[in-house]
Amino acid sequence: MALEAAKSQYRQVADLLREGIERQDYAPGSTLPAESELAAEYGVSRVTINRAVQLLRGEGLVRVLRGRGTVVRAIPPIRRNSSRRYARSSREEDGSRGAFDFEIRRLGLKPSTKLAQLGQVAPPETAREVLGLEVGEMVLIRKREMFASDEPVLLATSYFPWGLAEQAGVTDVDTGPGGTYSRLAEIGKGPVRFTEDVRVRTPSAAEERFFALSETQQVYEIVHIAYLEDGTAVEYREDVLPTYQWIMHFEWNAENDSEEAQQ
Amino acid sequence: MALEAAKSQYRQVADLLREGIERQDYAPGSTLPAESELAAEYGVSRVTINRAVQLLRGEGLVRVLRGRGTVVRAIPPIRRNSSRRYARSSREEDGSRGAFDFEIRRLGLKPSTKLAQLGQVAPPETAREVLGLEVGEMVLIRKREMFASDEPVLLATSYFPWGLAEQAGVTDVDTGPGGTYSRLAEIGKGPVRFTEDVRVRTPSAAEERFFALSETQQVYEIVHIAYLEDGTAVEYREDVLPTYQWIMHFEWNAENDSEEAQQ
DNA sequence: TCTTATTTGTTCGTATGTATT
DNA sequence: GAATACATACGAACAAATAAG
Repeated sequence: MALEAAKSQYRQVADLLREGIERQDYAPGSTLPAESELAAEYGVSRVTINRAVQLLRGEGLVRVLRGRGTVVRAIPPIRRNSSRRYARSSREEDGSRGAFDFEIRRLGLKPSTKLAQLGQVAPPETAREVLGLEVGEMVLIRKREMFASDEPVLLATSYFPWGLAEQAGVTDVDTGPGGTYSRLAEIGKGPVRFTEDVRVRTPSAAEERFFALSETQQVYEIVHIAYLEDGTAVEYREDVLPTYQWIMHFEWNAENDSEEAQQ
Repeated sequence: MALEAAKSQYRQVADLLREGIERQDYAPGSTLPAESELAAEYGVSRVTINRAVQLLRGEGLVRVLRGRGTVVRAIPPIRRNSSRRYARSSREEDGSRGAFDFEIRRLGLKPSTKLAQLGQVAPPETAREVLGLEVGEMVLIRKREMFASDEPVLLATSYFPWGLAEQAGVTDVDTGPGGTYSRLAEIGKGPVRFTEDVRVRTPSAAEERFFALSETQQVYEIVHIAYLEDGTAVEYREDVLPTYQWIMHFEWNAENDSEEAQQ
């Protein structure tokens, strides 16, 4: 298998493997040949193969399991419609338990959620300010790990003012049909306006483990804030999602000239 | 300089360099010590140093110039307010030539734009479908390279139906105050609704060169579509932006239940 | 549980190539 | 052309995680 010049060898190997995956020579879920075998096949050193595989990892095409091998990823990109996922119809459809459930089911995948933390805590500084709370006031924290057909796809950490959460009855494990926003709406505190800040960064150590990412992969960090009519924030949330797994979709109207710029 | 176990050496070196940059020991715009020097300092091989620097590259903290050295980046993250940047007030403020101008000036940086392509072409398939054109119908393509204080920050490729572009008088190099959307508005074709699809991918070879990226860095690809009241699309645009340089901001209202889901 | 084979992760020394000054 | 600095590649070795027995 002769490699040409012009491009570095590890890049050429990455290109070949990528094509193989796209052509389904290496089917989703299957294991690539061992690095030593690939090295022999392409006539390069194993270090070069390893570097090529790192590239594919960074692109999210494979997941590497030390001691076992390199596996081709199976889950297709998930489309997140930010502008619509909080609409009541999306959240309550089919008895879904909120926006995420709806989103994953729509793709024919099995959504599941693990509640990693639920309780009363002091909020982080940024959340406290956004929620308009005094120093010392407590919040409800809800931290969830979310899966699509058992693949980890989303980490969500929500903060609600404690008093509001109690009043709405969302301090419980199960928030009922339509999720928290439906409970808030029932007490006249349904959010009507949302903002999201999207940035991309390298994962923390904990996120690397949870998503089985390499340090060359990146994650979206989305700060989601829900507002009432009067401008009060009722939820501060941080979502973390691997970039290779998600497409973000937004929609909005052009009539925003009159409102003050929230910078 | 003793490195501990537990974490790999190249990661520890990356951590130390990252701290040095954050602490401004290595100031923005300055050059890091040569890899051979760092290798001597930390008591590791140059290959290990090189690998650490690759990580920093991937995070966008440094830009590497072969033969010259490794330079600390200077431009801070730019915040793109998608929901407001197309408002007339944002585009026409201070005689700006559109949303990008406004955005960069606001940060105290110098915006500049180079028109890379302007003319009549056959549209790519996706653009043709979105714009509702027959096969064979032509479009105006406008490809722009955009800079903040001479750093490349954005590649934008727009497609407009040719007839519309002529009518609005935007086939020219200069589209006048407020940019294209202001000209469209003048003929009663001002867009009132926008969608953006945001995804993250590895850069193409051309994008790598333009932005001086390594292959471990990633870019946002944003597909922006502008609609009229009646649902007709008047612009199909693809923006490409390095992820480390931008934060995306979106805002929207919750009243979208009644509209049909555009999937 | 221990052992062994397999597979990926990391590191080194060394060498050569390429771009810049 | 010479010196400098980063990019790539190899062979070898050992570490760490997993699987099979």
